[in-house]
Amino acid sequence: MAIDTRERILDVAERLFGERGFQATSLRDITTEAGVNVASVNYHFGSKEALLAEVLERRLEPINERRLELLDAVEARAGDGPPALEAVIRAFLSPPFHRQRAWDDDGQGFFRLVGRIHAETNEDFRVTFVKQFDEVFRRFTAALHRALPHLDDADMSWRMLFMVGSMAFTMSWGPTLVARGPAAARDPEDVLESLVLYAAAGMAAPAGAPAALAAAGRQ
Amino acid sequence: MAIDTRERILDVAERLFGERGFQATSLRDITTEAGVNVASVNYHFGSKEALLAEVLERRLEPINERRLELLDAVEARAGDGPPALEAVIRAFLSPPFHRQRAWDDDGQGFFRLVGRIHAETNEDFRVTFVKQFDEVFRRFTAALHRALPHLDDADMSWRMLFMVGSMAFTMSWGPTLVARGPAAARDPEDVLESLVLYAAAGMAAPAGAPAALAAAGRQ
DNA sequence: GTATGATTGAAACGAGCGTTTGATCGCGGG
DNA sequence: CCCGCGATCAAACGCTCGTTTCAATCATAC
Repeated sequence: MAIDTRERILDVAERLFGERGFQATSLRDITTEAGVNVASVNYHFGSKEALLAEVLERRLEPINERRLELLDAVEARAGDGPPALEAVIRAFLSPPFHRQRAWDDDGQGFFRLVGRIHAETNEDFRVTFVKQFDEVFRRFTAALHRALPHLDDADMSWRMLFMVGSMAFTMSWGPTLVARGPAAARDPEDVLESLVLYAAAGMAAPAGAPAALAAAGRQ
Repeated sequence: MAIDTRERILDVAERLFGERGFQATSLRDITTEAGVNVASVNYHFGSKEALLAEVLERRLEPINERRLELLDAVEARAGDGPPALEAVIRAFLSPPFHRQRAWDDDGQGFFRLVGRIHAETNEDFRVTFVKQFDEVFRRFTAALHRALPHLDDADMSWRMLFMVGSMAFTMSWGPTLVARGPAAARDPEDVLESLVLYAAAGMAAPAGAPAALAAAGRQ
């Protein structure tokens, strides 16, 4: 009957976690829809949390690998000079979008889950989650520092947070926005391009001297 | 003993929903910490969901009112001409930050909750939630259209999503980021300024011609 | 002082949760 | 042929959840 129980559970869990969130999805929801016994989750994964971790890892690992590959290429092309800002940002943002041909693809579950996961979990899980991005963040922070030498560490940290926020939010709300407003209908690929342009412009904005520049910055 | 049971419940609920999320916080957590009976939530609010709605409304209503006030002022200042982009964006972004003097203030609970709520709830609740922003979105979309005539409807929708994403993410992760990285320590007011600069630059970025620019940029 | 209506309290309800158990199944190797 | 073992199954466990019940208490107006 079940070709591969593990895989079926992972697929359904990914979709339901993405649609309803982690806490709101019960193991019985998952196993019923996957046509497997409820005990098989604990048999194959150990716990519901471990299942979530594996759902995420299965997708995030290749995505983060790809990010580093693309960044390698961008840096190689730049040689000793600073890397091209837009190219660095595209290397970071494109991998999660790339496997998403249309907004209602199979991947949608994961797409929304990644958006959710940034905001949903508790402080403990955040630590675990952030660890998966350790190297990615270090590498991209360094590359962006070279591309944007006028930003100090604090500026860079916050702007990267802004960028990741835009990305996560787009992944989480994109399908909703597309389903609702006809004017907003766009290929994920086009939205990615909008996002890259937006983020590159935001990143390149002049550094804000806390109070003064607020008034003077953009006349 | 309890000066005002309703208020105590709202305060504690706001903080715990913000810290742990809605689903992960039980009514017993809230009522125990507030020193009130567990039945009083259903007596005063009707249900857990209605409690969440009131927690949100209590803060969002003045925030959205303030946004519209500030936008009124910006538009009055602009007369018949296009409003100043940065001023419009500041009108939108500053109210939630304004009541947050420090990252560990009392308001922190709400601050994080607002960040969470964007990503956490199910599709049904999203509809309810979005309704609270109806007028705000309409007004700001129109103002931004006047400030940025080169963007079409779809561009504008997506870029507003990007902006809200940065804001929500900053509210959700800001306290975590500040608590962890010493380099990132900044007053909320300064972070708001960074965010305004970032968003204004992103919004003002040239409109992306969908396919051509993608190919050219990605090479 | 007592009646009245709003509020609080202790306790229980039924449902659903993640997890565990122990029997059973299917099947390749001795 | 059957043994051994990983996989699956129905069932149950203990617990927590949001909600309800109903009696006790309180404040206030008569």
